[in-house]
Amino acid sequence: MPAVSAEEGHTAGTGTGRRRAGRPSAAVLDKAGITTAALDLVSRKGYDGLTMAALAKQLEVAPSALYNHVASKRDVLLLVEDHLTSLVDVSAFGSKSWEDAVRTWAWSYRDVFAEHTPLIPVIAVLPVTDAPQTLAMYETVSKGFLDAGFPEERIVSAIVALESFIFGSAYDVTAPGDIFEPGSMADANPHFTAAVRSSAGPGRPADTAFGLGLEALISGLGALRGQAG
Amino acid sequence: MPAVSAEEGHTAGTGTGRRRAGRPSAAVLDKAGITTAALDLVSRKGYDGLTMAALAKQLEVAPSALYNHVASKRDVLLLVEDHLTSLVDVSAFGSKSWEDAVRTWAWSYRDVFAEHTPLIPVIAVLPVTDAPQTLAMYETVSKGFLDAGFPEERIVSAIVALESFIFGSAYDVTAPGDIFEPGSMADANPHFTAAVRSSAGPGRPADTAFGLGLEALISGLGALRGQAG
DNA sequence: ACCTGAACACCGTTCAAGT
DNA sequence: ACCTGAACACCGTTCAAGT
Repeated sequence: MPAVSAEEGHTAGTGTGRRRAGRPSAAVLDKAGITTAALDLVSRKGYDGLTMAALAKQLEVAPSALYNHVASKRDVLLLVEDHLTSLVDVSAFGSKSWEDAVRTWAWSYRDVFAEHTPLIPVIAVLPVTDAPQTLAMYETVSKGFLDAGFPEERIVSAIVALESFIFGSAYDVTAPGDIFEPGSMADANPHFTAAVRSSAGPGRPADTAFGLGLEALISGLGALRGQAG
Repeated sequence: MPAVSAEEGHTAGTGTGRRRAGRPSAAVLDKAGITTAALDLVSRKGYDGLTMAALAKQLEVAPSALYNHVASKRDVLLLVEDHLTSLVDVSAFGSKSWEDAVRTWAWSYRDVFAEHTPLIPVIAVLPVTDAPQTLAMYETVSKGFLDAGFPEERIVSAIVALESFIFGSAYDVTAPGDIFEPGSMADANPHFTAAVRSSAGPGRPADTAFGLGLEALISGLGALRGQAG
């Protein structure tokens, strides 16, 4: 795979005129360029702005040209997802304690995907075979669990449980601050209303809930270390 | 709000001919009928089949007629979501131990939304004010936590943490069975591959992971009971 | 093999006209 | 107030034609 950046792709037709029909002497598109352009588009316009037409425009090709490199829009989302996974911090596995490594990884993972929640429905059903960076992350995490004394046959379940919590929590970050404000329904729901009113603390509510759940998972799952399956 | 069922709505024009333009003597649509029709459509065709055009057809109206009752398709999804929440089993709060009540509620909640994962992105950002049944569920759960000695100011965070785990886990149920099969990448990722190969157990993998994470959360969060904030 | 350009079968939503 | 019908501004995707 040649290292063609979106920038190069963007300025491939260095001149002014448009490309005429027919196969160009050198391919103007490749997966790496499509990925970079998609990421750039998302950062500027959000996921609503990520359409095949807009992506093609950014790359200065016709929309149909994209289908020589990806089979569908979902394929584009998978390329983006796999790139983002490479940004997740797994460095603490192997250098810190298991608890600290899971903490660092989980917070980083949540932060990355909180900015990209529209990918979550895609990730959840994504076979890892199609996502090499994602697979690499699982490899590092699995080794960290194994080295910490985690029973091998429970590792996948533990990772899935943590990931489920992480993805669900990523949505919370995007929720409006007053999502739990009962408004006119307060009188009919007194216990919940009191709980909401008393729950104000320092920091973002999404961070408080994530920290609470993550520490519970770390201590609960951590208890499995050194046990047989 | 009159109790017009979708059935009645469906057969409102009992005769054969189509309705002519102009306001009908009695309204043929209302929110309850739209909700029932949407649920019926989803159960027959899935969420891909839930379009404003298909919904209108089911109700025997023009698509634009729907906009007299909902502001957007998102509004339709909120109506569906609030109905589904009323199906979640909260009955164990008040009759069983806190642990058993959370277990019953969480499994039921996950099972309901595993069949409706396209709603999850909508739910996560949904202000409770617009969803009375959802608010009623939170009221019951909050009272259960309070009665079990949970500190009031931690209740919302604990519920959010549990919900995040539940929503993330609902996606897992829909994932293909071989989602973690490393395929040709197995050799480059030996620890993860070994973990996947050894993880086969009885029951669905999604259920194993959900059970593992839920028990960790229950014991971790349960430790907060009787403490000050 | 890998582009362009035209076309297809949809979407959600708006709005004037009608009763 | 609440329906119809026509229109608008999009979507993702396919495919023949071109080099």
